[in-house]
Amino acid sequence: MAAKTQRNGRRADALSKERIVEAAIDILDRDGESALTFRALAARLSTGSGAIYWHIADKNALLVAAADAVISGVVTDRDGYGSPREAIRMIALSVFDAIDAHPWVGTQLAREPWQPAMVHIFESVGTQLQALSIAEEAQFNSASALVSYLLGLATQYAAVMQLVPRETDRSAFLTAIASQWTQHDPAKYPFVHQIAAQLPEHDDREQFLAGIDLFLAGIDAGRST
Amino acid sequence: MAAKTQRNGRRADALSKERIVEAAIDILDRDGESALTFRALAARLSTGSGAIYWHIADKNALLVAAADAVISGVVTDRDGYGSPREAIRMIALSVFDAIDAHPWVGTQLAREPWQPAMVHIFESVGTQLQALSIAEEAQFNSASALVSYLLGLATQYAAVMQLVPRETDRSAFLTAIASQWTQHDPAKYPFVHQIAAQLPEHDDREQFLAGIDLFLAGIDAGRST
DNA sequence: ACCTGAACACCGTTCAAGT
DNA sequence: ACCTGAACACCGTTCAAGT
Repeated sequence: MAAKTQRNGRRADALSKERIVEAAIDILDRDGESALTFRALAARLSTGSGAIYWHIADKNALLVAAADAVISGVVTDRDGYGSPREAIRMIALSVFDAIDAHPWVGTQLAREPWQPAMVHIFESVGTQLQALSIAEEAQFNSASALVSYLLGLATQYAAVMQLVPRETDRSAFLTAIASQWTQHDPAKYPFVHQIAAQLPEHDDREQFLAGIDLFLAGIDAGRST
Repeated sequence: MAAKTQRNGRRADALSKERIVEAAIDILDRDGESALTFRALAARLSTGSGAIYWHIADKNALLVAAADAVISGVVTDRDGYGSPREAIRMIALSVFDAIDAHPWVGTQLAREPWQPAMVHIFESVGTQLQALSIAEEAQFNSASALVSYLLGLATQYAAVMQLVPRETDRSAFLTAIASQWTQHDPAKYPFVHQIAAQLPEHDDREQFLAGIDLFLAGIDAGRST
């Protein structure tokens, strides 16, 4: 089969960073983090594993690019989407939903806090905080806290998702953890015992939003004093 | 050299889960996560790599045990240490300092949110929240939010620590990131530009505590309404 | 300039064989 | 019961050789 030639003189099926990242995302979504190997990636792209290194530095750079591709598509400009507080809630939910759809993104964001995807989120949240009238130093602290919270919950959620992707498994998994928690000595772990009952039924997305609101309430309280 | 025999009939230098975990912590502290291999561990314990599997299931179980060993020693009972709010700040700082001393713990906590070390932290924080008079469901949400924040910031901090352990390197590293941030288009990244100046000088521990206080203020605000 | 694929230097884990 | 260490089935990455 003759290779198609495009106007730019490259073969239509030539490798490129974009095609590699796209294929990587596909593998990650379909079969999880452990399935992404350079051999699997090369096979899917019908090329040699060494070829990938011509377009991308290493596996870490590939994961950074993949996470950024997902987050960039999701964290967009929020100007004119209501109050800053509404906008922050929407940004946070966007990231949450992105990780719900691509659990490996949660893991990847935690790996390098300074990667483009994180800078994107930080900027997004920060711009909205600027709109609230709080001191500059408080803005840095607030943005950092919000992003940390976002990242922390996303990571936990992603960890569970990676292990038990499907809905029914998830509920069973949480029930198993809850019953494991109640094995502990109730005298030593009273809180864990109390919460175990709520664990299998709780809605992660709702709980995530409750945390964001707690933060926003805290920022508000700081403003009025 | 004859093997010493203890009263329990085991050789004094016999392998045990405790000795393995101890050696693992030592390797992780000294040379970082990538240095912990079963071969290195076996060499340090003067045994075969297969022997370790008699005492511990796999590498994941080893990391879980190592993280729990560190956290258990640090997150202790906080009753009578002042107000619940004071106690929560102290617990959070204890975890922060533990991760400062053992960066790999931050990475490990994020890997499995249901591991013993995390349950420990969750219980610790939760007990203090119970002391505040907030609704049961709000307790779950608040504890989850606090622990998520703790985990998120710890993970980020650990990621930087793993890459640049020493103080001077750290400052240089943050300066490099800040100057990389200012390369971005100021029109697209106004907040990141504003914050870049503060990045190299900011105190992580202080910022961490500021986030905790934001949370506590938010919880307080919810109580009074 | 871009791609191939064998080779290198590792991993975690298993398991027959020893004591 | 506990330990040994070779062997297995992988990795990411490199690099001489091709086009």
